[in-house]
Amino acid sequence: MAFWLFKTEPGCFSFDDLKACPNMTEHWDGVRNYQARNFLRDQIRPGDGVLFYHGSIPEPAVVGIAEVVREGYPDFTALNPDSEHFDPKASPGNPIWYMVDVRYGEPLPQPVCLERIKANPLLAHMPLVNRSRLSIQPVTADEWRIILIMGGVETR
DNA sequence: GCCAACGTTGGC
DNA sequence: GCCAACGTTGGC
Repeated sequence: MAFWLFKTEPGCFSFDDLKACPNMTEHWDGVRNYQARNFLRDQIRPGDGVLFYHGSIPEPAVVGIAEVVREGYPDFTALNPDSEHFDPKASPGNPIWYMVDVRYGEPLPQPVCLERIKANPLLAHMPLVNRSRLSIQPVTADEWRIILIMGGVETR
């Protein structure tokens, strides 16, 4: 089991949006970055833990946790000319882009804002700190535990 | 709006 | 394959 951080803009797809559709599938489309794609296609597995991060807002923060429920499969929006995520280079035989499905877990009692993450030396190696552009990021087991503690989650 | 840190493109 | 120029993302 591995851990990840998924970034979203809450105005586009928020943690509450995920909660509102607990059985929703095919909702995490539109990732168009090769490094993130490789994680989605090759490494992210059902059961993996996800830190749900809201960015591009006044106070960016990890707001909750979710769980991967379906491994990477082709992001069909890349094949749809009407989609804003359409990629003319993608084809059924070579989908290029991938997506996974995640299920709502629980909100952090206290969201962990980026400011606090940057202030914690134990989290200095998270890509979030200085590679903020990467939309799907690996998280170590230690980082996962620390952020849950900072967020007020009772850990066993 | 600025800028850091990439990612992509295209000439060679 | 290299690299300059340009584009994008996202925090501030």
